[in-house]
Amino acid sequence: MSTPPTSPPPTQISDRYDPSAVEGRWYPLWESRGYFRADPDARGKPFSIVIPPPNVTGSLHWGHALNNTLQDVLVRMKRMDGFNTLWVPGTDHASIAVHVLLERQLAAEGKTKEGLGREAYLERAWKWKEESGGAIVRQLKRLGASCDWTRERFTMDPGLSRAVREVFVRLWDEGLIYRDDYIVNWCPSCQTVLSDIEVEREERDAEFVYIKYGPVTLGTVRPETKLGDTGLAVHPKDKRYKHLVGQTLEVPSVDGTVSVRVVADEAVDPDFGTGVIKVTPGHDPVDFEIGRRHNLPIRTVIGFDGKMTAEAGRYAGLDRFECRKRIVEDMKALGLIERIEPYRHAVGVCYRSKTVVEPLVSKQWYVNVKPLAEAAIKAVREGRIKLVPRSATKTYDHWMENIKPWCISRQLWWGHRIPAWHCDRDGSVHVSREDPTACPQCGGPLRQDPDTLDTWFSSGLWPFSTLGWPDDTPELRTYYPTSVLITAPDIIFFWVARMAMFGIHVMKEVPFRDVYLHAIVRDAEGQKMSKSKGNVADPLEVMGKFGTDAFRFTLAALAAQGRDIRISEERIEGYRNFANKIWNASRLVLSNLDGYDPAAAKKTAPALADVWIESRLAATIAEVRTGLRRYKFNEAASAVYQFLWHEFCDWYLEIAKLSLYRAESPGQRARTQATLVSVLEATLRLLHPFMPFITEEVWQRLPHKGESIMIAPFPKAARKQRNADAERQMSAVMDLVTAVRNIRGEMRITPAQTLAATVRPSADAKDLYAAASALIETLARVQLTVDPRAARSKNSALAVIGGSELYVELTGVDVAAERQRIEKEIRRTTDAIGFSKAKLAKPEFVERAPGDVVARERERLAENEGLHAKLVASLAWIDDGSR
RNA sequence: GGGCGGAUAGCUCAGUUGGAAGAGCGCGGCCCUUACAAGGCCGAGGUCACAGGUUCGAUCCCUGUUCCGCCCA
Repeated sequence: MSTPPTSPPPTQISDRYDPSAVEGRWYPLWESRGYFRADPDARGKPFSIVIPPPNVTGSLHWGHALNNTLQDVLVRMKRMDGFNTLWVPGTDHASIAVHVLLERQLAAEGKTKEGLGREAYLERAWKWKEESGGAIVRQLKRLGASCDWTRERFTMDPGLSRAVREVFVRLWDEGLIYRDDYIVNWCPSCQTVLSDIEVEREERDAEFVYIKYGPVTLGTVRPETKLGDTGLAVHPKDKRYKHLVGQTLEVPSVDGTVSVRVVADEAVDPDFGTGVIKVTPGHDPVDFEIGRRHNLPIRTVIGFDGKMTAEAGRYAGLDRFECRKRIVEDMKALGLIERIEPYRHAVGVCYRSKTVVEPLVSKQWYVNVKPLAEAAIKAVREGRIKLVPRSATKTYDHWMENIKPWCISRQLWWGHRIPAWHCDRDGSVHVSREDPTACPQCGGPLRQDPDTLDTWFSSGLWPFSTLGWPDDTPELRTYYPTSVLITAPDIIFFWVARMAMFGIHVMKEVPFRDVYLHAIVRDAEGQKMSKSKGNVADPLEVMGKFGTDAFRFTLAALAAQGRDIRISEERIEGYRNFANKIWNASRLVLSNLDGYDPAAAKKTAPALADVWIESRLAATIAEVRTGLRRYKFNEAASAVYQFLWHEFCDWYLEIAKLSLYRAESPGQRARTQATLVSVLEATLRLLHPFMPFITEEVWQRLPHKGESIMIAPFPKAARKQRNADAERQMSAVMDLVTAVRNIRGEMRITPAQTLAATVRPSADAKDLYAAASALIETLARVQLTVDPRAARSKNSALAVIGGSELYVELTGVDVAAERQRIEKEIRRTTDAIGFSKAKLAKPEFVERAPGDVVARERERLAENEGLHAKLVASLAWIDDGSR
């Protein structure tokens, strides 16, 4: 076993927290001690997460950073809370991204994929993956992600590949996978088919060309496809063109005539353009459907290379966009163009290469996802899967309800090869788990289908393929279904929906109970982070600059549901300061632990402040737990921030100094030390999931039980530690202190000067103020007299706290300033009294509002009236004194 | 065209059984008080986009309008 890093004695600890000196040390230790490792046979309720596998080509961007921070927060919290916790990491094979990467490499070497051949190409791809792939994994470690690296998976691992093949074969046997000749989205740059959702819409400027088309005029943005026209379509109810329907027209064109049949189809919008559209079934999805309905022939004039085919006659070989220009010029020359209008429209582009997608007809493999989608909709409706935030459910439902067959074949080499074999002798197709050697029907030679599967097909199996499926493994039995999936909303269709469908269909059980969809990270101007915009600060650099803990805390603190995150360095800097605050608070505690003896402390009754801070801690623990349970990471983070900085540091530490430096008894000092340690230690555990490094570093130096904070118990909110009386009393004390400070501030009195002050307490506050007088004296820098019969002296400023009056003695009161202060307060109370009176004067309010609300209003009124009376009297008293 | 989300302090944003509006940063004032100037204390600053409705009571629920995002066709 490794030894913990040696810690310098507290007095030598730097007064600035230096993350770089701390962060490198702990992760290797945690990992080597096996804290991240899951054991399916271990005790505890299972809690499992599978990582959204980043592309093997990827490097850490802000989305990953947020995504994995949130996962780690939950995983660390659950692990500490006694759950049998598993977080499975891994990467996916990203077939298009790797393809693009290798193409670039090969091009630089003057080679081609075809020249290399499939086998050599794949060898090269694997070599790349082994040597350079998965850089992101190291970056996740830097982030502190407590994944079980012994279970790291890759979508093309043998086991996961077996899962892919098993599912493919099953779906084929069930008739849910089939081949079809259909119009598909072809990316001429990636040289592959894409599924519908892999096509993005991009606004582009174009020309809307009005072409004289025999007896009609029609508009198009794609004149080059005119060469592939086989029909004209009008709306069935459009009287303008009724006489043409059914006719076949010979339309003069740039290259002889084109023969088109006129059909009537509901798909035509009679109000758009001239109300006539040309039908090019080979190059447009809508036209393809129209063509199918009316039996129009298909003419393919653009090829897979994006160039015009032989069918395009004298345009053959031209690039499709070049051809567009040429055709327009030629048409102009022939007088076939009526007019040209500028036009802005959304064009489909490949989501990886951003190349304009070409609709083409080809034979591809499809999954009939309709029945799977129905089951997936039902799972959400019945609450077996819960989407957070709930609003995502509508998006999910809408997409699932309108789902279309999923094209799963890709013409790329890097990926899972489709387990189908073609017999060229009898034309049969065979899909099987094992590679066949000969055609089962005719014994002829077989040729494996050249295509690979959509990467998302294998990612869709991730929640169970990573756990060992199709084998029946202990991991699967313990950790499936996974507890929660944390991911970005932009892959809800690509990934979440597919996992839901596959999980339910294959496993007969949902893949995850909850799906938390987190924000998109934007820059300070609200722009989406993107490399092309150049607005991407490298998260790793930011981490280095401010520290990983501050970086993580920022992301968690900003992770409110249903809204995007705008990240800015100022914000991270603020949480860097928080880390520094923790560091220095800890230094204070650590440097005052000489003679620490928790046993001795038990013999001394806790003081008010001790009870108070324990009570506040318990409340904070409850808030953090509730926040995390409801995926309100921002609420959990700000609760602990608020407590640690503004209650523990601002108040308790200042109070603690009193008994540390000037203890009236050794017991008091021991008591304070014990509270300091127990509260700080518990707070560190509470904070650990958010800030793993600094919490471990400090915790190791504090008295503690156990070998690491990451396997120490997550704090429980003990109800018996809540103490409403103590909280109320401390509030009264704090209000008094604040009142003195306020007077000091408004009267411009330096903090260095100790003032004399007298409190005339209300009956119920008398004992409290007397008991807390030492504390008040220190915090407010006053010499305090508590006297129920005190009279206000001439040279004093007044504050009213509850029913008590405070007189702060000043040397020569600035009457004008004091008047101003009092008048400001009087205005405030007058408004408040008016508000309450108006409310209580309405009979409906008193009759219909709940009793406690009315009672509270009455209390408020009475309180303000009391305050008002005292202030008015005070004003009169000042006037009297100054007369 | 359809769907979803947003509009709250100067900026970025929180704010659910509807009951006197919160944070961080920024701003103003005073402080190097032996944990921390990456700090402490005090303070100023809001017609909760607009118009209606429901309600004793609306930042919150409903309807409409305007302006911003995002997704889908």
